[in-house]
Amino acid sequence: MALNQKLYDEVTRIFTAYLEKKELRKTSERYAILEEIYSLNGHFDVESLYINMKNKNYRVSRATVYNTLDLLVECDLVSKHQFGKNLAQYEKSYGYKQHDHLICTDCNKVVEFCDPRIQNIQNTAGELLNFKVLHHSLILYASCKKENCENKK
Amino acid sequence: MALNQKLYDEVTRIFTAYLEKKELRKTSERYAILEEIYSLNGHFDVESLYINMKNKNYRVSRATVYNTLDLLVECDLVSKHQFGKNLAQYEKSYGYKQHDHLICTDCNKVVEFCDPRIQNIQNTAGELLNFKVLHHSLILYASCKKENCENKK
DNA sequence: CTCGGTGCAAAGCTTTTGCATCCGC
DNA sequence: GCGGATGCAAAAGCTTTGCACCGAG
Repeated sequence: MALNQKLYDEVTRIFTAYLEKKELRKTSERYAILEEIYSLNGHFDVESLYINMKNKNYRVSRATVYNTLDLLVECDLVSKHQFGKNLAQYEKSYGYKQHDHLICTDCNKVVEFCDPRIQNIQNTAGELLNFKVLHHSLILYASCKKENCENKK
Repeated sequence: MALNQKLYDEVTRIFTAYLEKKELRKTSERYAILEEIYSLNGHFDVESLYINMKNKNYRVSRATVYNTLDLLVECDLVSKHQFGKNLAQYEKSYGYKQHDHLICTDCNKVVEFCDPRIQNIQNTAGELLNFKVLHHSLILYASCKKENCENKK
């Protein structure tokens, strides 16, 4: 597994600091899940992460996976997405540049893109409504014009 | 019930045209659900719409509500949202100006706001990635600075 | 030693599906 | 009358919960 050790050390440090601040226990399961997530690329759902770990003979339960994911989302090491379905998708977020998602309505493929202007919208709305915007979710639903997707919807 | 008759005539016309184009049947249930939705204000979920209609002695099933909502979303009379939970929220969309949502992380209150600049982002991303963007979902997660919300999370 | 965290399985909730019946066309 | 649409209930799928046991502090 091509695991960037420096990145893993950094996220581990952040997670540890978070657990200590919240006075939560540093269990081996929590670190195992964090490590597994940072060894994955792209989006994943709870079930595939769970199966993935089971296959590697980790002794974890779905309940712990859900619990730990909540913690990781809370400390910004993982982000959670609801791409229109009832299946939450997650992705590691530390060290990644801010990005949003475009979903192909033909084949459900997810494409990432960046646009700094979303920041302006976020700031304007926050000021106007007197809220402190913490994060956002922007999803564009689009159809590929060409046959560059499988159109297998 | 303060139902705007002119608006209802208009959406009925659109729905009928859609059903005819798709060669789907014009059942009384479909029109009853459309009427009920356009008599509601704000967001609603499937269960509350179903209960609402049951209380008015309509004979409808959840399955039909789900089926009809899909059709209404398809013809742009209703929009569907996934506000981070596993409960789809819907709202009537005809005659409404485009808007997005800000969700208070303290009390889960949903606030609507408009920002035309989102259009630019949509256009840019579409051109860049060579997709035809059909619609989007922008959600800002924010905490109210003051006590202007119940903080009851 | 304490009690928070875990594994496991059962329960909960939203959504989908199967099937007999109904009704638009 | 045919075949799509519906109602009902059962099933499916994701997530949460209850409980006994484990292990971090």
